[in-house]
Amino acid sequence: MGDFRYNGKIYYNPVEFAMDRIGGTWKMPILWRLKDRVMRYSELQKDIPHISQKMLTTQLRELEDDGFVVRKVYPVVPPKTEYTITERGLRAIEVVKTIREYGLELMKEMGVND
Amino acid sequence: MGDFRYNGKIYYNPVEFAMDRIGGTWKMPILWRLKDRVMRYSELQKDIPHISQKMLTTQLRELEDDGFVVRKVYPVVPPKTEYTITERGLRAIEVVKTIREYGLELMKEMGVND
DNA sequence: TACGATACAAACAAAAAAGTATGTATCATC
DNA sequence: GATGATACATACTTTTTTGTTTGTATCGTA
Repeated sequence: MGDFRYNGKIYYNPVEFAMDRIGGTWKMPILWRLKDRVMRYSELQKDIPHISQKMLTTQLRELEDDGFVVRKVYPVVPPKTEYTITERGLRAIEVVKTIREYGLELMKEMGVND
Repeated sequence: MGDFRYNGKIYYNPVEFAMDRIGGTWKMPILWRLKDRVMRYSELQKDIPHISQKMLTTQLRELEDDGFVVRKVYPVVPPKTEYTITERGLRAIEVVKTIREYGLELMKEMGVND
């Protein structure tokens, strides 16, 4: 598996590529919220502790560009936008689940208490 | 699942915790190499393209501190050090495999060719 | 006596990711 | 005419992560 590029950036392996799509501090928390229902921007904001509006917006944009969510804007005032997870997003959720369960397991093993 | 802390850092969820242990650019590539054999520092360096000696050293130290690898120093000159993956490290490999396969799948889907 | 081999440490710099603060648009209501 | 609601954009700053460069120790060999 040699290096390859996508959108100008060089990747060294498929793990890096995957994590560039769904990694970072906020993408998985966002996808997680959308996995079982459509949500508005403001709902996501209320539901995800600590996220700033800028992070929410930029991460949603990237998720949209990569086909993990779909954005639907209603031309009303005040604005209304809905975000829906796609098939691709649901596939990503499987991976998130794996990592999440592993995290819980590790935390237990390492004596981390929440 | 509320916030929690480990080593002074605050985490928002178990995924973040897991990725702080085995994420980043180099930890998975290192673990991957060690999954089926013991390796010396210099072997790892030769085997992992693009990694700098500083990154190799710091990441190995963190993996050691978190119990994913064991370091064995031979008191000879020139120095010789061997790194061995632990049970915990092997468990992490399962997760790496999942992410890796997902990455390959995504790349195919998104038309990325290596 | 200088040089090579190995496995680092430490100081510093650059790049990437995340966070903060302020501003915009539209229409309804007070 | 000012205010509030919603979903952003943009500029800027801070923090985190990654990379570069230089140096150290020891012993055998040229």
